[in-house]
Amino acid sequence: MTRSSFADMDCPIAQAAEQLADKWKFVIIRNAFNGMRRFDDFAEQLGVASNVLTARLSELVAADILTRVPVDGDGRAVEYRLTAKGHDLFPMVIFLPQWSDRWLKKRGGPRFEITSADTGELVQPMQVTTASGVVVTSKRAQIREGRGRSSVYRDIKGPSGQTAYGG
Amino acid sequence: MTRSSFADMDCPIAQAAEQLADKWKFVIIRNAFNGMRRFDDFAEQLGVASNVLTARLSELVAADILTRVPVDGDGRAVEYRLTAKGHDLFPMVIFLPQWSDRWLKKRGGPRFEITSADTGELVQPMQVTTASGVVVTSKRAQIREGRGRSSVYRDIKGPSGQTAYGG
DNA sequence: CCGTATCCATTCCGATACTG
DNA sequence: CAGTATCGGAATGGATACGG
Repeated sequence: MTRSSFADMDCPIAQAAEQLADKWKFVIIRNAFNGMRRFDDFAEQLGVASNVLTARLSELVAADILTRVPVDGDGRAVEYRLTAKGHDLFPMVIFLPQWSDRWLKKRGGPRFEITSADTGELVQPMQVTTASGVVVTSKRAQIREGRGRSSVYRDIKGPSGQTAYGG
Repeated sequence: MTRSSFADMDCPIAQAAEQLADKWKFVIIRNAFNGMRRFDDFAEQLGVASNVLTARLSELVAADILTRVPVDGDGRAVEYRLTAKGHDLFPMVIFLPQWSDRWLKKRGGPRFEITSADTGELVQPMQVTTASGVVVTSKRAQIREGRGRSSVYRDIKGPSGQTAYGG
């Protein structure tokens, strides 16, 4: 049977998808990380229709990724700021450009670099590691559910139909 | 002016959004990492209509995230496998459940853990670090474009309208 | 097993106009 | 400045039936 909503999918990726999987949200969040806060700035720089922007901002506020705060001294002005939950998307905001740069770039070298404002050091390409610094690849990762059932990411040699966490 | 396509947005996140920002793609990719390869398995386990699944798989193949390989010995059977580009999404597949678990879970403790199949160690929460291991936060990251212009992620105290890379 | 074809309802999106 | 109201066309989604 086919489903219309992800609400009954007990899967953390499906839940995240519900809140994030939209073209406009990606770039709104990106600009929010860049310090953008105002409706008109988003509208102009993204090139999005005002009604669509209203809808997306509302959804992000409803998801508690952005928060809507009136600006002191101007009864009309409003700012959209990242919440703690929104700020916690930072690794993804770093990862996506890295992935794009590796796989989508048309020509030339890397177009940008990201550094620590404190030390000036380059940030590392995002990778999955353990506490001891071992890099875990997608073929050698193992996921264990709360219930104790366990399975391994095994795209290359695993059986089809294998699932790690329910969905 | 409003835009209809992201094609002219010279922004790596916008490019990634074009290829990834879709609900179904998130869960298809998740299941692909779990070793799922067959059309019917995706259709049944995700609960997606076959025409929609066809469309999404085709887009992922067109984006070179999945590859479509005929199965030996069965003229009809086909497998969808992650490409190298697809495998490179692994950090995101790890990050999203971590983020969901932190912010979206309804109750109880973490529902699952991810470990290295080699050492058994837990994987770390995804975070942005430098080579020397310094953790970079969203408020102390600095991005420099190829052209040399530079700006800082500064959600809390920055001016509105600030942009790091064009969009 | 892996899709296509078709249909229909719903949603979405951009454009435009207007407002406190 | 930050939206709301409305509209029409396009795209999407689900259901269903069918085919090699």
